[in-house]
Amino acid sequence: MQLYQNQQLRIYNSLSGKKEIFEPLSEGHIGMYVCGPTVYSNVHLGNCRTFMSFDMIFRYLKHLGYKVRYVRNITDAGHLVDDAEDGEDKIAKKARLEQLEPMEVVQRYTIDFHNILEQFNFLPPSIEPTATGHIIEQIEIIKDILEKGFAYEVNGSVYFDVSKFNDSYEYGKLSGRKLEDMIANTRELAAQDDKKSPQDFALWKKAEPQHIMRWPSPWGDGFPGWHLECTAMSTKYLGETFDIHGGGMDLKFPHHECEIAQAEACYGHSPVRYWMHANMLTMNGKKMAKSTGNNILPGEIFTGDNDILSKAFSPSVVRFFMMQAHYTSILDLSNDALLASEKGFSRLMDSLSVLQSLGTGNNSDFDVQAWKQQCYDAMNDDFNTPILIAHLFEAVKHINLIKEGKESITAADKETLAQTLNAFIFDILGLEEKGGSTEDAGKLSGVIELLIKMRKEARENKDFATSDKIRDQLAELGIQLKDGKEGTTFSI
RNA sequence: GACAAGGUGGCUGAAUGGUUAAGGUGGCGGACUGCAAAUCCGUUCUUUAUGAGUUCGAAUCUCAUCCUUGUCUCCA
Repeated sequence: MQLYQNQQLRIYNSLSGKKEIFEPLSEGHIGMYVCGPTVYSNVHLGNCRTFMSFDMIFRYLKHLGYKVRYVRNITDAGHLVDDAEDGEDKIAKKARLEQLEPMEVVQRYTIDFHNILEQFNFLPPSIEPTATGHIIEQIEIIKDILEKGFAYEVNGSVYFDVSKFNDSYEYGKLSGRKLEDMIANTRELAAQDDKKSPQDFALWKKAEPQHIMRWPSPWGDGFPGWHLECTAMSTKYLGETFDIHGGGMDLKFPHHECEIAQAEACYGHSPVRYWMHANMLTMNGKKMAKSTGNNILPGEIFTGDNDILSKAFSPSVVRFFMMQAHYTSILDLSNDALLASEKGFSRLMDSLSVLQSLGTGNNSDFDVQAWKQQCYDAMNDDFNTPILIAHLFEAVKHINLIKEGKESITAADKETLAQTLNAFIFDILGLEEKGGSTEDAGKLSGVIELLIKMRKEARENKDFATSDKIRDQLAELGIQLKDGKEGTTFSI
């Protein structure tokens, strides 16, 4: 018996605009595809939020007992810089600027991406395919679309015929656009384009002689269009129809719209059952994006090396901060917000160790079973992590009351409570306890313990000048002493 | 300009027709302390951008106004 048989999950489907009861195509199995990064620069924090949302979703689906195949691609072929005739590959451009081979750029930023995600404690996806590794599959899809009559070739490039497609299907249904409106709103441009209509998009683009990234094809040397790789890779690994397709809100149009069109043109039916879109992370009220320069790198948060933050924040604090907002809401990053999250996060973590040392009694003043189900209810309601976290703090409150002797808990309930908290905090939210203990840390803590002992002696002798000196100077070094009933502890 | 999503307390952020608007953080009071800090307990602040309407009842539905953000070109 798997958990999912008892828990009814509902997911907000961007396509229908409603929360729908989730039922996988194949009992017990889920196929999920998420649009990954374009690896032409360091991954920024906004990207991380989207991937983190889906990491949490992946974790919860697994927790429910589903077998999930999670595919997240790496876009290493680049997209066009612009739509003009001299359209150039983003990655190729970067390569020239830095005097690097294109694949050298790809390698560098793929490593950076993995490195950052690892610090954030992401689970690796089941498959992480690359666009350049699937050129053949993309060419096959283009051939198929051409055969079905939804694309045309011009001067070595192939374009998707949106108008033709719209005659039999509905282009724009995901983003709520109508083709007629789009055409009406199109500015009149000089006809320097091979495309029949501005709405058409490239499936294959001819490579000019100076273009470095190029592959042979039935239409000559070139490179695949912007939206094709996701269709090729999702279909290859998850099938013509699969359960969940996710990505950032900004990909809804045109990227996902085009994916739908490509798949429908090819296979005659909609490729995805549940479309999920994670919302943007803003900073100073503006969208974070590489292109506008309004962004912060994760590494800059971990080190505190930036202008907008007063200090460094650990990856788990940032993760906790993000989990406190629903994935479909815009979240605004600020120093105050991170400080508040850090405080709350450490209170949550502290309560876990308090729980371990708790004595048990004959009765419980806290209905652990009901509380546990409330946690599941929150997650079942479209992965509502902020509500889940509110419930976790409800438990924190009871743990502290029990510690104070104002409430009690049975041994069985204590066990359930501990297991449930661990499952939600570590397995599902993906948080980690801070601070690894290395050899040096061991030595340091030995030194601090010594100082604590000296301070204790000074205090017993009422030599407060000495005791305060130890306390205050350690504080200046960033080491805080905490006096409690059972002695003094410290945090760095 | 077209389309879309929003405007909730000092900050952050849930709740979309039904008793006291969740939680975190901050403020205040208390416990603890030699004093602080840390920790814990309690409590407080909003009437949900503005105005009008629908309803027995609205943050939640409708209309208008103001404002913000996003998409329409690559973007998580």
